[in-house]
Amino acid sequence: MDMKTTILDSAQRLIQQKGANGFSYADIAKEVGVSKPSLHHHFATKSELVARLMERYTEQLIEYLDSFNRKGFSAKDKISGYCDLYRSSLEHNKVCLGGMLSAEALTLEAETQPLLPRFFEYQQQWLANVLDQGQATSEFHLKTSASNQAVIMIATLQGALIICRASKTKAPFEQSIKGLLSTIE
Amino acid sequence: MDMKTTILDSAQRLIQQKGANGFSYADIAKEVGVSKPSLHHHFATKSELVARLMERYTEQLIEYLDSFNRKGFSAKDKISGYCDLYRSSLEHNKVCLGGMLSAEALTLEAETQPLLPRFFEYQQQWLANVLDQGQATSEFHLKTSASNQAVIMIATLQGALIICRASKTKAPFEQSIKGLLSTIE
DNA sequence: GACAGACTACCAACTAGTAGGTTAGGATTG
DNA sequence: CAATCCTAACCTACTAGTTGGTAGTCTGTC
Repeated sequence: MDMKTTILDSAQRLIQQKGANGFSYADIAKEVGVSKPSLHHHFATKSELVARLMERYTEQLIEYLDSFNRKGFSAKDKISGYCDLYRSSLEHNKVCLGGMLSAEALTLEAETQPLLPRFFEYQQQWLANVLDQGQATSEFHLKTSASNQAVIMIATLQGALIICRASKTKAPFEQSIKGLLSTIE
Repeated sequence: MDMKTTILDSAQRLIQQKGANGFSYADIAKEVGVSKPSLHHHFATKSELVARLMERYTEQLIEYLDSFNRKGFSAKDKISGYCDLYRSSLEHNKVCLGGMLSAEALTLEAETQPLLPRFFEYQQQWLANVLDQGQATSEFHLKTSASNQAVIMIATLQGALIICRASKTKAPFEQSIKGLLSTIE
């Protein structure tokens, strides 16, 4: 695997676990086994690294969600797959990269902040479409607009990851999903 | 106002805006107008300051929520007052202190981490009681257990604050509340 | 005279980032 | 074919500034 990717992977793990202000170039250097200045060779500044990372993360999310559409999943299966995305973070003791960076947004450089809206807007749009699809097939019966329900789902999953971290159990996450599904079915 | 309280207030604002790893004793010193070593006189270490702050925050929350019970609020008014708590954070460009510290939990000292579960557990219990009360008076009609719905509400509000920070609008927050209320009515 | 609360001056460790040099491989030229 | 050049990728050594925290002192008040 090329070094740029290795560095991004390491930084991603560190941010999802400790936050953008909770790690240093020295941490990455130790983890990937190169010197600190070598990191600057690949990513001139820390904020550039974070920005490239957020871009990659968003691209990967879009690719993942779009693959559900291509595979012709049912609305329910799409929602289930969406929840799995968050569940796999939880399993590795991570929160969502987008969520973590948003929480720390007021300390991020000017180049990184503008990358955050797209991450959430894409999810909201995708979810709203899936919920509409589900209503059309009678898989879902919403009590509010698809758009509102989409925001609720994103917010709930983001919040659930954080609460799980506080409580050191995965219960809040699974309870949230169970409750969420029963309110839209 | 006494210095200890002034320091706590300053630290609270800084953490809710920038996170526990996003501010230093120097920042507080500048803000409250005393020297850095003077802060150590009041709170020996940074992690002690954070721990005392989290305790105060939890006590204030409990007092606030209990006051609704004493005032004999309807279930709907209690939920509305609960949402106001988060809304006032949002208005000052802050996220919840408990949420921020939980996101950063893996970097917190051992003395602070154990203070987090209580903060969320109390809210969940209080909300579950309110939701049960609301069902008894037919104010609410839940599609899942009161306990599950309580977790969803906490997670949604926490997540909504974070998403608002990313998107720089308050829309996700108000949409979440609107949707949330329509799913329990 | 004890003590809370403040100060100046300082420290070691860490922060992101720079300077400048070395190596290895692949392309370019005589 | 061989000498050369270029560039990516890495290194050691360093810098200026910041971090949390300490030592020791002064001052006002019970």
